Formats: sequence, structure tokens, C-alpha cells
Amino acid sequence: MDEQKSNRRRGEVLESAILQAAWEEFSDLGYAHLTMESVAARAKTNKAVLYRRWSNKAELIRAALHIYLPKPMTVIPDTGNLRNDVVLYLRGLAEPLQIVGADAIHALIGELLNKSLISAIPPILQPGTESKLGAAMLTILKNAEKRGEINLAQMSPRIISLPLDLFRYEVLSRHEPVSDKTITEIVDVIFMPLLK
Amino acid sequence: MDEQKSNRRRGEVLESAILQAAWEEFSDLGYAHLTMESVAARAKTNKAVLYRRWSNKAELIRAALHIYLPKPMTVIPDTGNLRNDVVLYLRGLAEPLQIVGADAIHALIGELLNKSLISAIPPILQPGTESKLGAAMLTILKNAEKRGEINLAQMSPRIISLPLDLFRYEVLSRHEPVSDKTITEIVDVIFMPLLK
DNA sequence: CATATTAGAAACGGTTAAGTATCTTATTTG
DNA sequence: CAAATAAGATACTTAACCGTTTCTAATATG
Repeated sequence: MDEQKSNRRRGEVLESAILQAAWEEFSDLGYAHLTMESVAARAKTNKAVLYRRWSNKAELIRAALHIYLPKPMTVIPDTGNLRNDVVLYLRGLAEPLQIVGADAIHALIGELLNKSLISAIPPILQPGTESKLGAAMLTILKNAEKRGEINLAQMSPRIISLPLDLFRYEVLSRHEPVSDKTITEIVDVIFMPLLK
Repeated sequence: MDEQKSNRRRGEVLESAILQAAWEEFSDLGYAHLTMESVAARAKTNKAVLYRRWSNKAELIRAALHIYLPKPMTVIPDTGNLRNDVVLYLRGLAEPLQIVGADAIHALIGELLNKSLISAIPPILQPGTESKLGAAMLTILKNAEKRGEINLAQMSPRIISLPLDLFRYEVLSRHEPVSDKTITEIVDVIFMPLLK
């Protein structure tokens, strides 16, 4: 007998449990359909505890996304081969999506027009972040130019942004992580053949 | 003096005014933020009149979309030239979007995950309608094959769907009608060069 | 002109969920 | 071990908005 009479969580332990519950509710239901009650219930606590830490629903969910969404990779591949660099670049974009999984991607896409969450949405899904993500691509292409693989000046901007555009389309239309097969197809069937 | 003491609308006149108000509210606010009250107010009538005609909000908005969203074109271009056929095909997709305008496109994209409206969303925005829209593209390509312009059997499916994919990406990412410049770029800079 | 329709107006009831307040009780800390 | 802290539980307030109801008055129709 003599079970633990209770096991009241406090501080960081409780906070982490709440943030995890918030993340799961978000993945399962999306922002609009989750409620503070449902998050509290999932974390086996109650609303008041939530409001003691975050002043409203948007702040709670932003905090959960901040923790659970992987940060995008920053290293720019430089293998001495354009084709491989582009594949690795796209794989670097795909990896975070594989970690979060299809449910969360679906939920995130549903929030693309939600102003109170937009800052927490990964750049790969966000409109208007072309330049930021495109910068890495440009570096890859400049490296290829140094090796004499391409002539950057005579490449159309549309071709330059094509790998990223197709990658994004894949995510936006399928709502799931982008497969390796898709990545190599984008590069080998579309992008590379366009470089003459 | 002697103004018209009143001018109470009835029947079809009133119904059209309500549907127009519903369409405008939808374009301005999106489904989630428009209310039956706001539609009634915009149509200068009241909620009860709306509920006498449509049993709920979803039905009202579906009816409005049904009227105000142009039906997609059905004719498949056959000019004797592949490049021109594909440009005309994409223009046929762009035309309805130009009619509805950027605000409505934005609102429609916001509803892509809304089950009660999804059937009213134009195929060009809807996921899972590739085959329907792609059929026209396939016919165009078969015609080109008959003329000896291409060999369909050795074309990757990814290249076949590329014009449509890029068109869709353009709409999904920019939330506005697709310009003619973009269409010709997709065809002349990307698609045609990939056919050897 | 009499009668049936249907619009106008306004109040009402129900639901959902956000956010607050209060009180009790477990656990930490000095 | 006493006092402070923070969790648990629950009730409450507020707000938005859907959908209904009821009553009055305008207008169409026979």
C-alpha cells in the first residue's frame, strides 16, 4: 500500500508538460480548434495554471512552437559539385519537416494566414521569405560558377529559384515531409537539365 | 416631396442582394470572420430573412461562391503548336482568377482546409484535383506527339505536370491572379527547354 | 378590396470558449 | 515546523455569434 499520496508537479517540470500538451493539441487540432481547457486537460492540470504563465492562447502556442519546431539548417553545402550541393541544400530543408511530421505540417499550413502565429511559422512555409532561403542557393551557384560549372549571369531568376519553388509547392500541396525521391527528381529531372 | 414611402425588396431581387453581400463579406473577411449579421447588414436586411432562404452560414456562402466563382474553361486549345497550346491552357486557368481578384483568392486560400466549403473552391486551388486538370495537359501533349513534336513515352511525369505545378505554386504563394508574363516564363524558360 | 405572403425589426436562448477569481491543499524553503 | 509559494479544483463573468421566435407592416395577388 502506501502509494504516493500525490505527485504535484511544479516549476519547469509542469511547464514542460504543458508546452508538450500544447504542441500535441496544436498538431492534432490546429490553433482554432484547440482550447486552453483541452491543453490543460491533456497536461493533467487546469486552465488557471496556464494563465499564470502565458497571458493568452496565442502566447502559449507561440512558446510551444518555438520549442518544438526545429530551427532551419544554416550550413551551406560545398562538395565541389553543383548537383550534390543542391540535393544537400534541399535535404537540409526537408529534415526539419521530417522531424515535425505530417500532422504538424498540416496544422501549420492551416495557420499561414493567422497573424498572431505567423512569426512562429518556419520560413519554408512562410510567404515572403524567398530571399532569405534563396541566399543559400545563390551561394551554391556562385561556388559552381567559380568551378566553371555554370554561368550565373545568363541564368534566369526563375531557374535559380526553381528548386526552392518546387520544394515549397510540394510541401504546400501535399502537407507532408518531402521525400528524398522527390528531391532527387527535382534536381535530376528538372533543375540540372535546364543548365544546358 | 413625395419620396417613395418605402421600397421593400422581395423574391429574387432581395435574394441577389443578399448573395452579393455574402460574396463581398467573404472576399473582405473570409468565412471565419464574416457573420450572418454582417451579411444581413451589408444587404440592408436582417438575419431572419437569410435564414428563411438558407438553413445555415455554410449553405449561404456555398450559394454565393457558386454564383460568383467563374466555372473553369473546358475547351482544350489545339493550335498545331505545343508551345502555344500550353500558354493558352495556362491562360485559361488564369482567366477565372483574374475575374475574382486578389482579395477573393486570398480568402479562398484561407478556406482550403475548411471541409464545409471545400467543394465550392475552384479546382486550381484544391489539392487532389491534379488528374482532372492534368487531363487537358495530357491531351495537348498527345496532340503534339501526333505532330511529331515530342515523344510522350519518354517524358517524366514530373515534367508533364510541371506547368500546372508551377502555376499552382504561383497562386498559392502570391495569392493573386497569375500574370501573363509569369505564364510565358513558365512555358518558355522552364517547360519548353526541358523537351530537349 | 380582402387575404395571403413575406420583409423588417428586435428580442431571446443556446453554445463555446476566453479569461478571471476564489478557495483549498500540497510542497518547498527558511 | 512555520510560513510562503504555487498547484488543484471549480465557479464565474464576458463576449461573440449562431439560429429561433414573435410581432408588425408592406406589398403582391385573386
